[in-house]
Amino acid sequence: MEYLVKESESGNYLNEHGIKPSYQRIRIWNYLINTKEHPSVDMIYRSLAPDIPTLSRSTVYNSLSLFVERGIAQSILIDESETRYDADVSLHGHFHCRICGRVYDFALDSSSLKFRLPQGFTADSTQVCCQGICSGCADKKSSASPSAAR
Amino acid sequence: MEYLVKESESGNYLNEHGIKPSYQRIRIWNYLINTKEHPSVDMIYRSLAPDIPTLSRSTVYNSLSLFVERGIAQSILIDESETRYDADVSLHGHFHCRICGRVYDFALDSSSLKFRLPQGFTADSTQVCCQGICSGCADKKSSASPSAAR
DNA sequence: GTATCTGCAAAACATTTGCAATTCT
DNA sequence: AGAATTGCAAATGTTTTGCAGATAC
Repeated sequence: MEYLVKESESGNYLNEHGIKPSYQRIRIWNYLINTKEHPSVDMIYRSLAPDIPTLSRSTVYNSLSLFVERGIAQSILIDESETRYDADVSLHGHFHCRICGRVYDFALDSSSLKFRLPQGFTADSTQVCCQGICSGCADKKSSASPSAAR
Repeated sequence: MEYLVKESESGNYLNEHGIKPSYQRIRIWNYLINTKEHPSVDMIYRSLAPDIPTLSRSTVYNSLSLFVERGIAQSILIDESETRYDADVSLHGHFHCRICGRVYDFALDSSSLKFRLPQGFTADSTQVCCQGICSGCADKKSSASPSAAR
């Protein structure tokens, strides 16, 4: 994988958020920011384990929980079977493709959400999740059986 | 619990959606539509089991999966630990209270969601989930320690 | 009587926890 | 040395699966 962010920068970033930048945490953090796949604990573990043979899943769980706690990542509710994570904590929507399973981001500014919570309710986080079929999978479907009305 | 919907009506409703209305399915369905608590499998099981001693969790899982498959219920992604279900499949938002754990509905018409998916993406379902503190818990907090700035 | 549905037990996963070994300063 | 972090193994909790018995038509 091509790294877009240097490890030293990640170390500083973690430090700034009160997280001691251990080797494992830096690697996990870098994986999270350099991928757009909104990975699960297991995806991260399986990607890094060949390279860090002693890595354990607990460490991945611990690190991600810490990132969420310090507000530099969010856990996203999109997959019923396992929790997935996102280093982008700004307001944006998620689209989960029912065919390929990929999770895509889409723009979502506060003016596009015009609902009102009941009186006295205060929200600290809002997630918008769509389920459907992504453009890539829609293309494959139509080219595989151009005339079939599936 | 006070039943708001008759069992015979539920049986017809299930039938209309291609679900054979067994005794267990009717009871599970009635529980789901007569409660506003967005229950989990376990909440349903524990509520019905005293009354239907032979009921098993598998049956609750099976029935709910069937309801979702036939489009008369939806599983809602709000709780990280267990899946919760809702018999209201119309567009509406969910609010999950971090303190009491209750899930509330709130109105959400299509005009209040003004975002655009990427080109070629089609969504068949959209969920809006907020996390925060409900009015009841906010009241308790402020009355318990009126001057404390927690 | 046959097909479907149910219930139990076991299996399969995801996640958490306790603790000992390791690492960092 | 002392504090924090890591890794393993066991525990926990949710969900799925296989199958035998029960039920419905």
